Amino acid sequence: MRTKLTELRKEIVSLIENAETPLNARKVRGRMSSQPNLSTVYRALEFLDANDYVSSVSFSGVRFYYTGEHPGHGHFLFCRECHNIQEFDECVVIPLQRRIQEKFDFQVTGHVLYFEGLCADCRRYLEKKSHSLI
Amino acid sequence: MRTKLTELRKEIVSLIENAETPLNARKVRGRMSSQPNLSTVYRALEFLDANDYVSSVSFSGVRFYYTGEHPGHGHFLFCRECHNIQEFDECVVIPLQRRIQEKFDFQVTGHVLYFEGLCADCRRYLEKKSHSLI
DNA sequence: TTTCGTGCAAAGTGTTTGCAGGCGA
DNA sequence: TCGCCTGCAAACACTTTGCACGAAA
Repeated sequence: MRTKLTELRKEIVSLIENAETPLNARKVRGRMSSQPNLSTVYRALEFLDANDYVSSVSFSGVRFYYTGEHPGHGHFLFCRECHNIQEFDECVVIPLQRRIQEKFDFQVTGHVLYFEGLCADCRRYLEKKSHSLI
Repeated sequence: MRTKLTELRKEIVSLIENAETPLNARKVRGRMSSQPNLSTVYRALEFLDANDYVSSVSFSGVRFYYTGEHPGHGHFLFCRECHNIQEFDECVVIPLQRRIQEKFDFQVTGHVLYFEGLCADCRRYLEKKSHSLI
C-alpha cells in the first residue's frame, strides 16, 4: 500500500518524524515552507495515516499525528491542565495484545497507551495557587 | 469536589454507567427521556468529567464518555473500519504507571489503553470484498 | 438574595467535500 | 490521455459561549 509520496507529503512525514511531540493539522501546516491549503494538509494526513506512514491519536477532540521507532506504538503523557503531550517509550502491552487478539477475534494493527494527569509545572502552579487563596 | 448532581446530571451518569459502550454527547441526549438542549448535555458532561463521575476518551476527533469498575481505567478496542468501541477489563499498566510517575514527575490521574485494528465482522467483510475483485 | 443549571441562538473550531485546474505517468 | 494531487470555497460536525430566565439554597 506504500505509494504516491509527493514532495508535499514527504515534507509532512519528515516534519512529523522530527517533531518533538505529536502535531495537529494546523501545526503541521505552520511548519511547512510552502504553506499549502489546510484541506490539502488534511487530505495528506489522512492518506499518510491510512497507509501507515504516520499514526494518529486524539486528545480532547483534536487529532494529532506522530511516528516512532516502533510503528503502531503510541505511548504518551497528556497533561489535563496545559494539554501538553509528552512521549515515552516503555511498552508493556505486547503480551496483552496477543491475548486480546484471540479472546476478541480482533486483528490489532496498533495500540495507544496514555496516562492522563498533571505535569510537574502545572502541579506546582496549582499548588501555589491553592495556598494563596486567603 | 463532588457537588451539585441535578436530576438531569444523575440521569446522564446512570445512562453512561449502563451503556454497553462509551457514548458521545449526541448519543447521550438521544437516550434521555427529557431531550434537553445539546449545550446543556455538553455542559453536564464537562462537569461530570471534571468531577470524576465519568471519564472521557477521544476517537477520531470525537469525545466519548464512559465509567467502569475501576475509575480512571479505560481499556478499549477501536475498529478503524466501523468505528465500534468495545471495552475489555484486563489491565497491565499499573506497574508501569508507578515508574512513569517517578521518571517524568507526572501525577497520573488515569490512563487509557486501546488497541486499534479490525473487528471480526469488518475483517470478514473486507476479505470477501477483496476476493470478489475480478 | 445569590448562585447556578438550563434553554436558545449564535459563534467558534476542526474537518470534510465538490469542483476545477494542472501536473506527471 | 488518464489519474490524482492541489487550491479554493463551501458545507459539515462537534463543541463552546453569551444572555436571559427560573429554580434551589
